[in-house]
Amino acid sequence: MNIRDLRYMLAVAEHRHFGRAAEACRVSQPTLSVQLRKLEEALGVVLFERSSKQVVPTPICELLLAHARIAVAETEAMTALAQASADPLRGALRIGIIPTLGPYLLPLVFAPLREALPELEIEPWEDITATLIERLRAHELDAALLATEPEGADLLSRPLFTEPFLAALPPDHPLAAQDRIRESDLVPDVLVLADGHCLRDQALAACGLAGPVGGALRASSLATLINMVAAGYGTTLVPGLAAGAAQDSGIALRPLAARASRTIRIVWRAAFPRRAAVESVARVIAERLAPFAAASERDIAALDRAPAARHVAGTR
Amino acid sequence: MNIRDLRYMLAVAEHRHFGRAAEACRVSQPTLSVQLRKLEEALGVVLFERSSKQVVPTPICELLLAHARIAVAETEAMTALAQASADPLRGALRIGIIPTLGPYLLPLVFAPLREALPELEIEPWEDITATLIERLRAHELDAALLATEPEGADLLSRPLFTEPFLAALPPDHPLAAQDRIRESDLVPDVLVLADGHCLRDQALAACGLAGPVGGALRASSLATLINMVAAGYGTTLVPGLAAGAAQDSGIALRPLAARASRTIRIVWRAAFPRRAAVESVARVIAERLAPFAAASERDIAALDRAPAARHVAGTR
DNA sequence: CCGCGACGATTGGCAATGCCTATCGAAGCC
DNA sequence: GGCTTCGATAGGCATTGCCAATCGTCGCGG
Repeated sequence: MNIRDLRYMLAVAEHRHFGRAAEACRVSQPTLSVQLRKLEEALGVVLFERSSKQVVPTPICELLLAHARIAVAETEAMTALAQASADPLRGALRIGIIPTLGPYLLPLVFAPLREALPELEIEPWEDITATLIERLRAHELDAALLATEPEGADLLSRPLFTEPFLAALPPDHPLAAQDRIRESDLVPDVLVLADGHCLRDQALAACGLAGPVGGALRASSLATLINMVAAGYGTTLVPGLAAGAAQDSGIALRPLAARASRTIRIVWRAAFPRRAAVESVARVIAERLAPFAAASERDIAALDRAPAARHVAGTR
Repeated sequence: MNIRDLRYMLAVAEHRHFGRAAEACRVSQPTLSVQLRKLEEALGVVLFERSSKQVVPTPICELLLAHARIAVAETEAMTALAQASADPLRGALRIGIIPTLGPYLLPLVFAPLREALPELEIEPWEDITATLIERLRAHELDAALLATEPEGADLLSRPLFTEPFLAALPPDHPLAAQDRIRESDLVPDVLVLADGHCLRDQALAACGLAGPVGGALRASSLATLINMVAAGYGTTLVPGLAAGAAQDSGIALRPLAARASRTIRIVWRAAFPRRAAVESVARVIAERLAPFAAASERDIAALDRAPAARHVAGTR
């Protein structure tokens, strides 16, 4: 059974006239005649009593019409719904983001995203890398912003920007007197995040530490970590975008000798159909972060006096 | 859009596997693949995210599925409804019947009709000929039992049986002494029904009266007429089937010299699709009335001692 | 009585659709 | 590296859907 035939049936019932019904359906009268006969044969029921005077729906037809109307209305609702959401740059896009990035990146990119993609409703979801990838694969997220490259052919990614790590020191720390810090100097009292945070692994790697470190502290967030450093419990590495927040806590920030950094990537399922949406988001973020990347290259030595993040945040 | 495609869509959503969905739909997997792609193109929306691992409906697909389910269910309801009522010998059949026939015929044929056509729900409607024909043409009746042949090519009819008219006399009427009454003898004090009853016209014609008769009485029903005769107000003609009721009123019935009679016909619209139902009803009535017709031919002279209607009513 | 207009049914031809089998291509698994 | 699984693709064929033209019937008006 074809929805088209139901439309024909409804038209004939409404107009009680094959010719006018055909016109309303934008087909020729014979077409409608034939199709209606086929429908009658398919249903095994005479739908209309034709005489030279009039075309009258049979009682059973009246019953069927009610169902036909609903069926047609539902399919029309489907096309309307589909049409309204055909634009991939429209509708919800669930984006995962790691906790050491979200609080510092989102304030920067939310407004530009809204401006560039007004129909796209971005729903951020903050969690650690492993969980985000899991949710991505489970179709609970559409994309994720990570600092690592994902494994597996089912996920694709592209880099968005690179942010340097900075040494974060209590202002009265002996190393705070240096303009540039050697990563290995941080080892004795470096504080790191809890397991699962990619920043933890990357910070340890930057310092040349492979296994677990001595300190018992496992901070659950970068904000906690920064406050611990400010309180003089040790040193740590913070990503460039968090520099502003770190400085507000009264911490000394210094560039690193080896210029350790992390690259933020956007990740999505290879089969995700709204790739256009992901790529648009990626482009907006990359463009928004471009001045910061340039600045961090140029002014990295002067970062503690004019932090890049601050500088960028002031740019409009 | 084809309902079949919606079924494919529902199957894939349910099985999350093209092969199994195709199997469930009794088509090959490529067919389902192609049709689904076409549906996606028609809607302008990706319905399923395919990867080597899994087939997952997109969010918009989930919305569409709800509508698709309703549409499919409605069309299924249509086929079920049609199938249930495909049998023309099933369902309601609205039959008009003239008032001078209904009360006497229906008791005879109701049981046989119910036995022969158990699925047919006969809805009798009693009214005068003109009104019945009007309602028939307006599709408010499906058939009618009349004593006249209808005019117009849009109506068809077939005769069911013929019933003789009998002279109805008060027992003490002078004519009651005769075995057989000449119609013209009834003229002086014949009573007739009100305008619109075909029996009125036929009784007048039988007596050789063309225009209006002298008596002011215009009985509104045959029962009234019979009671008037029983009360000695005059004579009349009654149709054979009413003979039993007439005799119960203590009236003398006599056959007529010219054997005036009326032929009961069943009438229906030429375009009426359930002709089979009408013809079945016609056959059952004709068969049920056959013994009466035979009896009236044979025993018409003895009718006042063993009334044909009584005789028939006792036959089983 | 005949021609005419209205209207649904029928016909014949053509393009589009729907389905099949066979095959491909990518991914995962011994 | 071969094997399996699974969705996509290709080619061929029957069916379907549509149209223009025509038919058949009915009712109307001259």
